[in-house]
Amino acid sequence: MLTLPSATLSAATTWQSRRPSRTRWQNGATMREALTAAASRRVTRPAPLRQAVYDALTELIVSGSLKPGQHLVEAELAEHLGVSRQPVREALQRLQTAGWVDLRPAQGAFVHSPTEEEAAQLLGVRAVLETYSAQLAAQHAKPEDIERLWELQQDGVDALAEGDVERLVAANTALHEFITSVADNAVLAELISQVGQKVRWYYTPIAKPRGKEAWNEHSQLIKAIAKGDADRAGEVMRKHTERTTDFYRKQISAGASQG
Amino acid sequence: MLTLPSATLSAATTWQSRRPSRTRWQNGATMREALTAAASRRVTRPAPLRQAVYDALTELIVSGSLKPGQHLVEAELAEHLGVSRQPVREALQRLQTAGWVDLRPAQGAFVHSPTEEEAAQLLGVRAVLETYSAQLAAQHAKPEDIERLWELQQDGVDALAEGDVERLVAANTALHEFITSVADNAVLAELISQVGQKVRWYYTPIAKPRGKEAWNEHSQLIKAIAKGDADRAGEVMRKHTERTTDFYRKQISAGASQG
DNA sequence: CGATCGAGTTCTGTATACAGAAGCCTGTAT
DNA sequence: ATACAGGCTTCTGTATACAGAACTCGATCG
Repeated sequence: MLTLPSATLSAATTWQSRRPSRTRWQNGATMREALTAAASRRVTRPAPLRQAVYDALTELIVSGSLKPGQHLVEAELAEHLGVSRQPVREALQRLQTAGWVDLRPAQGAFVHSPTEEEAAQLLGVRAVLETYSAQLAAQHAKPEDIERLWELQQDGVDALAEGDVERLVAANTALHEFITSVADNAVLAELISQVGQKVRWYYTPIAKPRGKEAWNEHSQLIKAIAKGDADRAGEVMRKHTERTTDFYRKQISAGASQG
Repeated sequence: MLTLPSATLSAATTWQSRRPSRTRWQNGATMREALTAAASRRVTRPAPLRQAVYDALTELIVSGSLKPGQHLVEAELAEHLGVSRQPVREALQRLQTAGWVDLRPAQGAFVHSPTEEEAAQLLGVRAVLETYSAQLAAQHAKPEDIERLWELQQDGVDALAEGDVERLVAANTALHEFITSVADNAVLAELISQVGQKVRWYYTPIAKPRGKEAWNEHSQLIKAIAKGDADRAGEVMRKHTERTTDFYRKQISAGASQG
């Protein structure tokens, strides 16, 4: 049985009351208030299985345990994960909408096989989304945001110096994600997250991360954001993502066999 | 019982064999080839209920029959649609990922209530996506595409002259969608579709469509695309969507009561 | 020897059943 | 009269059962 990452329930699992409830706290604020406030943070969440299954399958796909084109048999997944077919099916529905699997009627789920064309399109879309993200970030950034950006930048530079590839990739992701969070646009953040995860899925196995040059570009980007120069921030980010795109494409055309 | 738009199965329902099948058509191309090719387009598709339910619920939400914040009781929906709870649940999963409903654990599905902030963010994201779409369209457009664009433009101008609001909105959508199809980026098209549908859902009930000015801008846009001038096409589209954004915002701040 | 047909198997699609949680209502005490 | 407590009802979450479609494999016929 595989372990379900039930801890990964994510913040999306809001847990609030259906209605304001009859008992009105507005006027008659009695005792038990502090107690209720303390206990309101339930320790044991019901943890919907479908969410855990969704996370588990996404992880299995991204990590490559489930290969593109592979047929996902519901009963098999259910047994491996120790649940019934029902939560598995619900997770598969979401995976389809998110683009991780293809659901063929009466045949079941298959891990999505991205074509090179689709991968190229993903990079293009990511570029415009990231550009917009940088522009918004430049408009909304506060001093403490800039501070944090430089910290993340330093993390990346350190990882680069130490040759720690895994940490380097993590630092890069963290920096871009923080810029997106500074941009303060939830719709944009959601799309970037979707697209970015797919890009990493497709390119991480066949391309190594960029090096010093990329982090110099990050540095310029942060400076532009710090100045509140949205145009320049967007332009720097646009070139940055374009260079990353070229970098990936070159490695692909050069042949993926350079482990 | 509500009618299920089962005809709306969409092209996404690919229907091909799980594996290349043992019978290899590569070498031994025998008879029955033409026959098979003709019969391959099955007339009677199984029509997965979940898809029909998904389409039906989306329609109900977009049309306003199901109001934002409304609690969707599975058993109720199932009975109305004449199916069991299972397909309903699967459809709800997809609706959640697409952002149409919020799923609260142990409480069920609620029609998503977009905030004004979210609506504004949608407009911003749509602007950058449409801009990119216009740029790509300018790069990829063929002569026959330009021809078709002018036809669609004429449709809109005619509808405007006749004061046919419904046809005007349809023409506008058709023009933008065709530009996206010319852009030839499936990933982009998918995102624009998602965002666009949400924008229409939010703004159509409270804002009237733009008039002559918008179609003049369309005309400029088509000219730029015809010349293959990606920069100008993008710039025109960017201003076009920004003006639409302003147009919507003004009507909202002016108060929605201007039937 | 190869293609076709048909029975058996596997898997999906859908329906139904059951357990547990959340909300609602009534009764009771202060 | 108000607040709390308990039982009752409703709904979700999950599991199981069953029908039908698709695939597999072997037998038969050309």
